Amino acid sequence: MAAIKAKDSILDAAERLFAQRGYSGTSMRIIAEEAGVAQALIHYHCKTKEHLYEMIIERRSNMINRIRRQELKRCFDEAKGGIPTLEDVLQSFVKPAIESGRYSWGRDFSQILAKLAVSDDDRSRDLVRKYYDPIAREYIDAFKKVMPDLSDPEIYWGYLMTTSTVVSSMARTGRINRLSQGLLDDGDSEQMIVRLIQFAANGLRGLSTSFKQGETSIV
Amino acid sequence: MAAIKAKDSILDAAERLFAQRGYSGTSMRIIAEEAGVAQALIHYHCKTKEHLYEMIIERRSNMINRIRRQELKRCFDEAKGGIPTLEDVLQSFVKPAIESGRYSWGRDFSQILAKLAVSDDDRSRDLVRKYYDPIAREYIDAFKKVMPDLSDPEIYWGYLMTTSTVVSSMARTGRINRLSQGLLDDGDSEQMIVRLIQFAANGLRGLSTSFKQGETSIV
DNA sequence: ATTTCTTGACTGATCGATCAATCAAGTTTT
DNA sequence: AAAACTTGATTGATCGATCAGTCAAGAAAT
Repeated sequence: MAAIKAKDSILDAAERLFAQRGYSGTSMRIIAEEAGVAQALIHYHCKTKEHLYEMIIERRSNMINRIRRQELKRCFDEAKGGIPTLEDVLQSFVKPAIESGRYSWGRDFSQILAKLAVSDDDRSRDLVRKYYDPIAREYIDAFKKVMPDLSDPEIYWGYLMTTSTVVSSMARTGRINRLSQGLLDDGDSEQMIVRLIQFAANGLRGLSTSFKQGETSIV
Repeated sequence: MAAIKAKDSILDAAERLFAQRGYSGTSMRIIAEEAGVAQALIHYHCKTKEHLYEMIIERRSNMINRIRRQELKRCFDEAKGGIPTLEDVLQSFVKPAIESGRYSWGRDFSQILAKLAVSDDDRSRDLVRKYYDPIAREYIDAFKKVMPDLSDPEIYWGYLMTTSTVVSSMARTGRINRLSQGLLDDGDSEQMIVRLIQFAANGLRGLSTSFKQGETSIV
């Protein structure tokens, strides 16, 4: 069996530590210690701390978004009439992300991604733009096709509220376990996928101005 | 006019900096510099960095959750039949949070809160439990009253997905501005409130097992 | 076949800068 | 005078980054 390359063990240790302690809270020193290599080796392979961080985002976002693209294409190809259901499109978006949480790297990366998604410093914004704006545009297009009744503003707001819900849920803080006193478990990926699709699908359809809605008071 | 107390200018500067750079990324030195006081004064008033952080969470969460409680009570008191609409309950939850974004402290605090909500280190978990679990339980009770058809799991998942959406949207990263190429603006609080209530209300109602739903494939 | 050269991987030691926290001493307020 | 407030100076620890140098392995030259 092949020995784990030093570079991989650096990325793995960094992913785990960035997830637990955040970017600034993680030192190059402790990454090296956890990876079992000299600190200087990290700079040799990954240049700077900032670039190491980007390498971690790049590695996992590519993995997950590749599957999303493949599943999105598949549900359009297999749809009779060429237009899949909203639920099918949402499943191609939600399932690859949530199911990564079956692995420890998936739960670690979800922590990193969740913080990234709500941060608006330059580093975070640049990374989101580079690794997540392209897939966002593809899903916005898909949303327009499966929900032709929705206006552009409704589509954009709908997509962003959907990703917010999915990404926050991925983070798995254990809060639902605590609030439900053990009745529910945010480690249950199957249930999470079903709930997210159901919530988002009905939330999205409800954005339509022609949708029969409850009386929302003027705000 | 009363001079701004040193303690307040410390809290204000810390809030701004923690929002921009995160907890670990913010030094006591720069907080002191921004507040225009000596570094030792922060330790005099706020003891440790960790306690300073908690003081900031405490100050704003109390402000916002006090209004939420008041508005929640009001919409139950004013409802004919004693049961308000789901939209009214959601408005009491969403509006105080989003409208704080009209002030710069509100946008700063939202950044802090959004990161707090998705973090699962000890510090973050303790703060969420202390300052946000109580209000969560109150809204879960209210949800049960206005949606008697929903089971407990549906209520818990529904509440958590709703807060996820609201808190992430509060963060205002400007992503919707970028993706929509300037068509939309996440600084538009009125629009954000309306969209959030609409999305969450229909998402929540859609969680009911008796709700007529689209065909969700087995996952 | 042996020596010489080149390269990628890796290390220990160390740089100046910055970190949170503490202290004694001084000023202002009550 | 007593209490509350504020300061500059300083602590030891830790930060990201850089350095010269080691080591094994493969290519090129003899």
